[in-house]
Amino acid sequence: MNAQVRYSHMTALPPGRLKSRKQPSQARSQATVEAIFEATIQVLLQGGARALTTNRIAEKAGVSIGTLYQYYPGKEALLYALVGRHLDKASAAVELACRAHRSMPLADCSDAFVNAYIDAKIGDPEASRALYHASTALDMKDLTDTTIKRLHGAARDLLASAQDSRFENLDGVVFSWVAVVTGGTRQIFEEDETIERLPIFREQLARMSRAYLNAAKV
Amino acid sequence: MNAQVRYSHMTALPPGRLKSRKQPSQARSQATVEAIFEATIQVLLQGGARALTTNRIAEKAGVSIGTLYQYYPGKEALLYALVGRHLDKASAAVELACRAHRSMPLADCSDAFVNAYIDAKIGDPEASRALYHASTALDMKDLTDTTIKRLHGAARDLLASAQDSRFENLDGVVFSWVAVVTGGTRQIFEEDETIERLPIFREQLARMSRAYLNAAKV
Amino acid sequence: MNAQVRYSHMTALPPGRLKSRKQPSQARSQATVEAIFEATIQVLLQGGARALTTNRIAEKAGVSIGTLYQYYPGKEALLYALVGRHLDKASAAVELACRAHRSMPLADCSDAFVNAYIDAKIGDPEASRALYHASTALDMKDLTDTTIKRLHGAARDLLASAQDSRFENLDGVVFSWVAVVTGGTRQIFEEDETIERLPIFREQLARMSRAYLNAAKV
Amino acid sequence: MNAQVRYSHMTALPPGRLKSRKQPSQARSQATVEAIFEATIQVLLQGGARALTTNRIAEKAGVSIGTLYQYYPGKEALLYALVGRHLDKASAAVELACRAHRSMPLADCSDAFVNAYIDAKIGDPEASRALYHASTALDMKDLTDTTIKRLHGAARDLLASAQDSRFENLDGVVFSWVAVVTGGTRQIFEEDETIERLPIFREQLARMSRAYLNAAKV
DNA sequence: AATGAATGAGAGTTCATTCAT
DNA sequence: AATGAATGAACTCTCATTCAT
Repeated sequence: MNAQVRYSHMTALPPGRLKSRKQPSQARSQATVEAIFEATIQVLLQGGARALTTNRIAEKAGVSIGTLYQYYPGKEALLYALVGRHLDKASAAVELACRAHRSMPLADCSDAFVNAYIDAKIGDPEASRALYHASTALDMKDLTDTTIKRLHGAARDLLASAQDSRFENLDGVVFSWVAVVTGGTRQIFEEDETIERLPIFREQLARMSRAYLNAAKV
Repeated sequence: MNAQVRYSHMTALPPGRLKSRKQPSQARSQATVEAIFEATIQVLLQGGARALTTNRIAEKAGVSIGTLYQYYPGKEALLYALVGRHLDKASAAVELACRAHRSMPLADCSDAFVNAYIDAKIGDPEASRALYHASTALDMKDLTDTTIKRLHGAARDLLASAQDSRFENLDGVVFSWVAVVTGGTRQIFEEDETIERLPIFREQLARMSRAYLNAAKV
Repeated sequence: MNAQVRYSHMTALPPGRLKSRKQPSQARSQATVEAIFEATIQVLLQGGARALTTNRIAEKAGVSIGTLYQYYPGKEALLYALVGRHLDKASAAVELACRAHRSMPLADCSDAFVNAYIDAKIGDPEASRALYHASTALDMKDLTDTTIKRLHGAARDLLASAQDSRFENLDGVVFSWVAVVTGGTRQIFEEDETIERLPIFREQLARMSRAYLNAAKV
Repeated sequence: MNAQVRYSHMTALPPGRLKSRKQPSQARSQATVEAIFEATIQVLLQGGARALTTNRIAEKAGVSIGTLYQYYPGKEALLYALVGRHLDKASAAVELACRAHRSMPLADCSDAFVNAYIDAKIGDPEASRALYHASTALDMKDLTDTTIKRLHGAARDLLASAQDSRFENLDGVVFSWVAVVTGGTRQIFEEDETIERLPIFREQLARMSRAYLNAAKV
């Protein structure tokens, strides 16, 4: 993850009712928002989607419920912002890595993508777990769609630029590869012993990706 | 999927509060339960987890809310039974296919597993979509864990028996492969245009699996 | 208690909607009614007024809910009949004892009343406990009023006939005495260790009654 | 009743699920709680235990149902607090009177106890009637047990200190006397014409107690 | 006569959100 | 700007009762 990666990278526009109320420009505001985000993740991890109530979030964040509503017009907007930030960070990190590995050999491209994606999820593993579990609670189709599209774009550019490689059905390959990387990783995060098993999974996923892309190229 | 596949295969025992209240023995009862199941799926597809209320389910099923509660002690128990049945069917189908392809060449084993899993999901695609979306809403960890374990077992036996193949780290391979097959498929079912894209995904996933398993064997 | 004491002694008429549906004339019917009564008391003792549902009563009685409703038009009617029978038995027993002790010395009259009342409650202690606890659940004012009136009448006749005794304010004495005997006994039945403490209470209540009546006579 | 009598005297601790949610510190909150208490009593008096629903209480109190649940986690907890306060006031008043009459002649002790108890019930006669009727609806065994124990203690100390009096079986006497005073009074409050008949009952109960205690002492 | 699946009004309770302070 | 008491629509679930079989 990287300081240059900014929230403004996000291309999905919040659908009106989910827009945040004020940009937290001042330091105190930023701290408040951060506390609310952190509290949301904690509540999710401790009690699951069932326990995620605005009052509980506010209490855990140490602010009043009224203050929470000064920053977000509702629970959905808050979650939208939180998930959005999380997904944007991950997408941006993957995009960055992909740009950095352009024109390299296919195996390096493959590894770069896989590692960047998993690293992004590992960067804040608690948030990853919490938000995976909560994501169904809301209708965040546009957020996930945006993310998938950004990953598709990044993967596509990367594969198209890879040394000595051409793909007959590039779209199909990209689409399937991204599905498998994101879906497989999600599966790991939703199971127990995430941390213990991640190294093995990362290694195998990398091996699988290399083997697949190699087999898929013309 | 197969007529012989029976619900009784299921190994996860409902944890008390989630147990069904009466098994529908009479014809009318069976029809009622089936209507409730079908209604649940419809409500999920139309309104998502947010719209899934017991009253709506009962209304859509054409029964009274009281009737619903005669069969299930609560919403969770109903979903538990529904998801349980769905996952059990899928697990059983995969197990059956794996047993049928024992000792065959590795590529056939790979294809058998991938195809059986996707076929199981395609068998009732609406239910698959609906339940993927809803499964996070409840705590059905034990159901998904049981399913994953059954798939692990089936995949492990299959790979261990495959012709001319030995794997150094069989557990790691099985674990990663299953994660990627189930997670990738889930990703497809949660996106739009599921039906249109499935054929491509199936083909690529099969290719990926063959390539991976081939690369993973000693 | 006594075989001659018949239910028809009861003077309070069920207020229409609480009337029983059929007189259990046949032997089988009688057994059914008895089973329902017994089940009602058991359910009350085991789960309190909260657990007293018609379905539970029917189940415990070993009859279907439909059968229960063939005998009683509703839950209130059932309880009304049960409590009515219980109170009628007690009232009749007290009346009998009072008639048998007419014109005896005051101390004997006092003992007769106290002992008859407590004996009646002890005769079916489980029913007594259960029905004390449940009596508030329904509006059985007329039943308790009738009982109180019968007890008043019996006590009044008894005291008026007692040897060497005249009371200035007979009504006030009777009213207070009956309140104390019935209320005190109820208190004992609602506390724990009813059985252990009853002998002492009976003795003290008898002593109290004798002392009181002696002090109250002119 | 007495201003010094505080709720904190209460020794029975609410069993978790019955604990109040917040103590009303601000003036507005206090008024709200008082309105809820008053409404509860009114509803009980008008419709009996059957009509006692949380929504009706809230409506009558002029607050929303949500507000009620901010202060009490449920109907039972509300009643628990209300009955608890009522019983605590009565117990404390009796204890106070007993302490004030220590070492006095037995007749004065007797009168003090009887009058203190009845005065406590008369202090808020509507509440007394209402709560007598409702108390069986809930499981408030611990509250009534605590009250009985406090009354036992107070009566015991009083009798043990009375001039020129010793009791062979003090416990049995106290236990029976308290049962009769509380049970008899309850009976009066549950019958009609409570107010009209109370003076007579009070006089007769006082007479009965004096006669009894006199007869019981060695 | 007996059964028990079905009914649905109505109860308890939650929680996102508002707004007077 | 911040607070938190108050709100009430919406939800889950119960249980007395009916009626086709």
